[in-house]
Amino acid sequence: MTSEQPKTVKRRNTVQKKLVIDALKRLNCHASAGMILKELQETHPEIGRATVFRVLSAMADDGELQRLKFTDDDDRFDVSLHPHSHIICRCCGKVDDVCFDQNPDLKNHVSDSAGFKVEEITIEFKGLCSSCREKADAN
Amino acid sequence: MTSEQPKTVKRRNTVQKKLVIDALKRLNCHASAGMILKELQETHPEIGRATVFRVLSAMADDGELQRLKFTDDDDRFDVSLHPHSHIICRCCGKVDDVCFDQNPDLKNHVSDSAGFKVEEITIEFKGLCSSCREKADAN
DNA sequence: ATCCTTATCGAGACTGTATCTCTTTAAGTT
DNA sequence: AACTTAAAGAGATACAGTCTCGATAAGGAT
Repeated sequence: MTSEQPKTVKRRNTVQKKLVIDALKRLNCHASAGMILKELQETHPEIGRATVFRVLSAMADDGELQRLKFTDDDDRFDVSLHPHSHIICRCCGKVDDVCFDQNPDLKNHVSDSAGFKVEEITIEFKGLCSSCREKADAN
Repeated sequence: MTSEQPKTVKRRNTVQKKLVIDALKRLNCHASAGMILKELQETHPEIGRATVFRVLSAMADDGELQRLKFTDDDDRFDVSLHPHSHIICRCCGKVDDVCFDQNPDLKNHVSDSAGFKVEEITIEFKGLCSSCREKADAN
């Protein structure tokens, strides 16, 4: 939630930045900053908490990563820039891509009582992932 | 995000509970716990922060209030129990009801790559309220 | 290769929302 | 009025995320 401006300063390719991106890809996928921090601290305990958050935020601001927001969970990051919806497991928090027939002109089907100008529509899916479903069925 | 069970203990009608609900209605509407706390502290500085959060959460758990979640803002509370979508102003945070033609069987139009069981679909609208729009146009 | 500028780092303080603990208070029944 | 216990109030705690600031290093210039 910082500036929306495209890079005005030139970014440097630091060791830490590479570590963060590699971890994000390795965790496959949609990891949160906290998940990446935890993962990295096992192999690189010297990496700083602020660094992980900073790298991810900067890259999202620069349009090199997609920041995913959820109502009940931390922000996640996606190496895919293609806009698509996501589903999150209410049990383990795993996030997966979702394809569905989006109503193409949803904005035009919206009306409210106070004259809002609709700018953004976000659809959040919540459910149970296959492995959590199996665990639930086993009980 | 506590228990989902319907009241197992009998609730008491306390002075504080009434104050919180009155404030929620007076603020008309969709206030957050923080907004209600701030409002109440002006007239009843003795009210505790935990009390406001507790009353709202308990009533939401009991199904007497609706808890609204947003990706970028605090939880809001709605005295209306009828399920409906909401739009939030990206500028001032005002929340308003929204009516739109919801795809009735959206769940059946969803597919994902990892076998999630879809349980819940939330649509969040974001935009600019009429008063913030006027302010923006004035500049 | 060395120097220089400055973006980035690491450590830890700080925010803000929300929850929890523990003691005290008071709602509602007997 | 007495009693039981839900709920209140104060303050500690949790936790994601941000900010500050001195130290470090990326990468272009010499």
